[in-house]
Formats: sequence, structure tokens, C-alpha cells
Amino acid sequence: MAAAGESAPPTMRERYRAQVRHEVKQAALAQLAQAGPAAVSISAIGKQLGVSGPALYRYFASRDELLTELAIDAYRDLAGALAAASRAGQGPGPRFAAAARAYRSWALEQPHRYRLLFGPPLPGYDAHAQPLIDAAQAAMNVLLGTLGEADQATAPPEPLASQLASWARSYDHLAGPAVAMHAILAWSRLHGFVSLEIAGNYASMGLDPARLFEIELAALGTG
Amino acid sequence: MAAAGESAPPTMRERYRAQVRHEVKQAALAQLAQAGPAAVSISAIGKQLGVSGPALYRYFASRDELLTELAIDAYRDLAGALAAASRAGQGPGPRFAAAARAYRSWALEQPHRYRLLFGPPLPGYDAHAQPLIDAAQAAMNVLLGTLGEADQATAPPEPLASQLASWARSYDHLAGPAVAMHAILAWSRLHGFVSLEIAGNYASMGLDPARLFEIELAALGTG
DNA sequence: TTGATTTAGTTACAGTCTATAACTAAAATA
DNA sequence: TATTTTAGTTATAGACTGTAACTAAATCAA
Repeated sequence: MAAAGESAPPTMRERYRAQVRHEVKQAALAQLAQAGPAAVSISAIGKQLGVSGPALYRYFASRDELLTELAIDAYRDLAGALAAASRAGQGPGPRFAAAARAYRSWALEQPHRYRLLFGPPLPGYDAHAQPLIDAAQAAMNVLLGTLGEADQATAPPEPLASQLASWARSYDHLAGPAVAMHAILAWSRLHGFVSLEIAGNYASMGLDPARLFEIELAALGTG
Repeated sequence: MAAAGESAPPTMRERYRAQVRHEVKQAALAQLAQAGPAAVSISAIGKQLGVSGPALYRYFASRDELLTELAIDAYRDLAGALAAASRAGQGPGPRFAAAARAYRSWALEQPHRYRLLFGPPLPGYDAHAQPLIDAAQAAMNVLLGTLGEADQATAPPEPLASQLASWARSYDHLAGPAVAMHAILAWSRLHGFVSLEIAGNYASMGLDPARLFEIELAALGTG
């Protein structure tokens, strides 16, 4: 039993495993998109891949592990989208605006995945698994990054200021407390807006969400 | 088969039915609180009430109907809490602040119920059932009401302005578009803040949510 | 190339659930 | 008191997760 290769080239079997895992995730994503997280079923995925249900337990320890991996992938994907958008923006203000719009777009394009990330913790899966938290932080850091330069926010009052400072420090961001707070509140508002939009609340009021969003975004810049 | 009494005094049986339905809901609420909406199980409730599972289908057509009723009750309860808080406030500004704080408190005290209302639509249950929508609107109207007087928001640009006006009209609120928009965005921000707080995001950053909330609330007043 | 070993898949099963059907017993009603 | 309604029962179908025991195929070492 040679020490499991970290750097060794993948064997045929490893590639096969990776392939199957990928296909399983794809099938799971499709189910997620169609009927929400609760409908992701190991059995059904097996059927779809032409294999018995229990076979998939060779690849994922449990349904929850599968969902957790979907969530981690989604965080990575979201972080990537935010980073790309913020790179495209010219100057601090526009960079943040671009990231915020990208946040919304990502959520609208794949509402099920957004809900997987920010919706209620699901049936059994552990929303506090370390890899999940790390992935979430990574995504958050991108947002924080876009604000790092833009900010002209007012300084938070004391107990908060040091909490914010120590939080920013622990994720090696150079941002001061004011920036950190602005970033966090920006995230909070973005999440609020987007999750109501995804749930269809604006549409059911006959409102145009895109325009509403631009207004909220403007407030974010100055607020 | 006498026409089912709408106004007739409730018979013994009707009272009994109401009682059982109430007990079922209580048991369901307890499960909800402990393990989330996905864990609400007809079977388990039956066991807890000392009755077989299928017996409960005399009282609720399906698990989804039960969840929907829980949601409607929750909306009513939330609306009540908001109304009480806003009545207590003296003057427009404080009234809105009181309602906003009540919104947060309600959510923190019963996070599971809050998630039932505003989390992802669950497995099967129809988030667009009419009674549910009505209940949601009623709660929303309370918030709108508290803002009706307070507002000094800027007027929204055109396509939105008329959408907002017609929305406000259709729920016989006298509020103009500026007030309506302010109310909606306030709700959006409240929801964002509260749902991140419930999910433990602020706590996991070492931040004091109560203080953060007060800052966001202040921004809401002026933003 | 052959033989031992690992691994991918199988079926069978235990145990959870929702929901329906067929039936019994009790309560309300005429 | 006789009839009808209703609350409950058990049995069952059909879905799911996850484990166990087993088979067959691929890999690896000699």
C-alpha cells in the first residue's frame, strides 16, 4: 500500500473514480435545479446513471456528503464569478458595483445553488463542516477585497470596531474596521435583496427587480 | 347533510377536531424547532400523540398542508408582533424602529419558524397557495403601515414609480411610491440581516449582531 | 502469465417515511 | 332504536437512506 499519491500522476482507477464522482454531481445538480435540495436522491441518481443505488456509496459516504460537496463547488464558483467581475471593473467604486451585480446575476442564474448555500441548513447536512466554512470565507473575501479600496464609510463605535478589526486580521485582510463593516453590511443587503427576488417576492408585487436592485445598489455605494 | 355551518356555534365534534388539529400543530412546531422543517413527520407526530400515523390524515390532507398551515400561523403571529411593536412606538420614526426591532426579535426567538416563512420553498409544499400569499401580504402591510408616516425617501424613477403605486393601491394603502419603495427595501435589508444572523454568520465572525443591527437600522432610517 | 488482492458493482435487507385502502368501533342523528 | 357519519385501526404500496453479504472484474506482484 504505497502512501496515497499526493503528487503522483493519477492512476487509471483514480481517473475513473473522479469521472464517476463528477457524473454523480452533475446528475445531482440537475435534480437540485429541478426540484430543490430535498429532491436530490441517491437512488434516483443511480437509476439515471444506469447503476444500482447502493453502488454510489463507493463514491460518496452519504447523501449529506454529496450535498456538502455541491455546496463547496458552488462557493468556489460564486467566488470565481465575483473575482472575475471585480477584475473587470475600473476603479474602486465600479469594481464593487460589478461584484454586486455579479452576485445577483449568479444567484438568479442558479437559484437552487444559491439556496443551497444560503438557505436554511438542510435536513441532515452539517453546515458547519470545516471545508464548507473555508469555502464560504473564500467567497466572502472576494467581496471584502472589492471594497477594500472603495470605502469611505464611517467608523463603527467601539465594541464593534475591535471585533471587526480582529475578524479582518484573522483572514489577513488589511482592511480596517470601517471597511470590514461596510463589506459585511453590503453582503447582508445583497443577500436580502437577492433571496427575496429569487423567492419571487418582487415579481409577485409587479415590481421590476432589476431596477429596484440598481436603486439599492446606489444606496449601498453611499450608505 | 346540513349546509356546513359557517356561523352556527361549533358542535362538540367540531371543537374536538379543532383541538386535535391544534395538538398536531403543536407537536409539529416542536419538531420544527428541534430539527427543521424536513424533520416534521406525520408518523412521528402520531407516535407522540399516542395515535397511529394514518389517523392524522383525517385532520390534514397531507404533510404539505400541515406545513402550509404552520406557515400561515407564523405569518399571523409575526404580523401581530409587528403591529404590537409599532403601536407602542411614539411618532413615525420610533414606530418604524420598533417594528424593525420586533421583526428581528421575532426571528431570533423562533428561527425555525422564520425559516419556514422565508427560507427556500420546501420539498413539496406550495409556497404560492393563495392563503399563504394573503397571510404574507398581511404581515407586509403592517411594516408598510409603520413607514406610511415616517417617510422622507426620495422618489423612485419612472417605470418603478408606477409599478410601486399600483402595488400600493392594490392593497389599499394610501402610501405613495416613495414610501412603498422604502418599505420594500427596508424589508429586504431586514430580511438579509436577520437571515444571516440566524444562520450564525455574524457569530462565527466574532461580531456582536445586536450592535451591528443598530447600525444597519440607523442607516435604514436615513437611507 | 499466474495467483493474490483490491475494488466496483450486485442483490437483499432493515428501517424510515408518505399516503391509500379496507375495515372496526364508537358516536351523533333521525 | 336503527342509520349514518366519523375516528380510529391495521395492512400495504411505494419511495427513500444506508448496511451487509456476495460476485465479478480489474489491478498488481511474483
